[in-house]
Amino acid sequence: MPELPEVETIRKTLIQFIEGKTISDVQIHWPRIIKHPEDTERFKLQLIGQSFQHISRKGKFLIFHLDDYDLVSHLRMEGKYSVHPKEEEKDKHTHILFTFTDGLELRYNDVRKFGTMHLFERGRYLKVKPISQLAPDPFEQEFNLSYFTEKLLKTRRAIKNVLLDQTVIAGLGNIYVDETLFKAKVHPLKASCDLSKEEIKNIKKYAKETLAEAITQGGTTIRSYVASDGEMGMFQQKLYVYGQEDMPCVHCEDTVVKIRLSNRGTHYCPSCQREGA
DNA sequence: ACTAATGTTAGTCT
DNA sequence: TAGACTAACATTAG
Repeated sequence: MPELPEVETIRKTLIQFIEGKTISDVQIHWPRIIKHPEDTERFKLQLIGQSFQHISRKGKFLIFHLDDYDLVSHLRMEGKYSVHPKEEEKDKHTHILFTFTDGLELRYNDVRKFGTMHLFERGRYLKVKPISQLAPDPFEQEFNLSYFTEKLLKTRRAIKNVLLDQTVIAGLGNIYVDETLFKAKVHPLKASCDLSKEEIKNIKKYAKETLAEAITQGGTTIRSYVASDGEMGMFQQKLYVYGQEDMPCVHCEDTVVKIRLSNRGTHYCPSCQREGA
């Protein structure tokens, strides 16, 4: 379930394999993944002959920069990229294949087919959906305290839901939100508008810190995530609450609990993260 | 063999 | 308009 640190790890591994490579063919076995252009034949024709210049990331989106186009890719739950010789047998969940002139192939694999791809003429992706409404991530300059405070204070939704909202803060998913709130000692159900200045500061600080630490560990592997070179992440060993239900809290003698918040598994320590505190 | 749970986002409904 | 809910899917644990 790639969140920002996993996407960043994929970006770094993948660039080594595909930088400079030229696309000679594109195969599309599940067209619904391609959201733009509407005509998938056009998607294919636009890509043939293009070379990969570099890969960037915005929140959880990967952006492949080609000569004349940018390919915006979101992995959602289970999307994966890997590189293979084109004659190598492909697995049944490989849906999109980009063949290179040198005989290698970039493959997009997605068990649940939730991932998306948008191809736009160079530079346009910043001005249109899905990137246009994306908030800055905690590593970007615009993500400063006054911006964040204003966003958090203007809604009474539960803070956990607000932190999952990619138009407020980009990059956090279920795992890193639970970890961030634990470190900031804030209850996941607390109304966003009721947060103190101190709590907002802490959430901001720990969101960045948690993501940064996870990047150095190559991300978190819970069920299926691996980077594009097949390497697992290591951050799961540093999780304090996610997946730790019924385990002792690392800071006190209480037990980590798991509840359901808007249909998402939500983990916290009832003593360290007191409701209404 | 069935059911629930898994997590991300866009779109729909209230 | 804020905010809650659901569909898009496949797999696996219970």
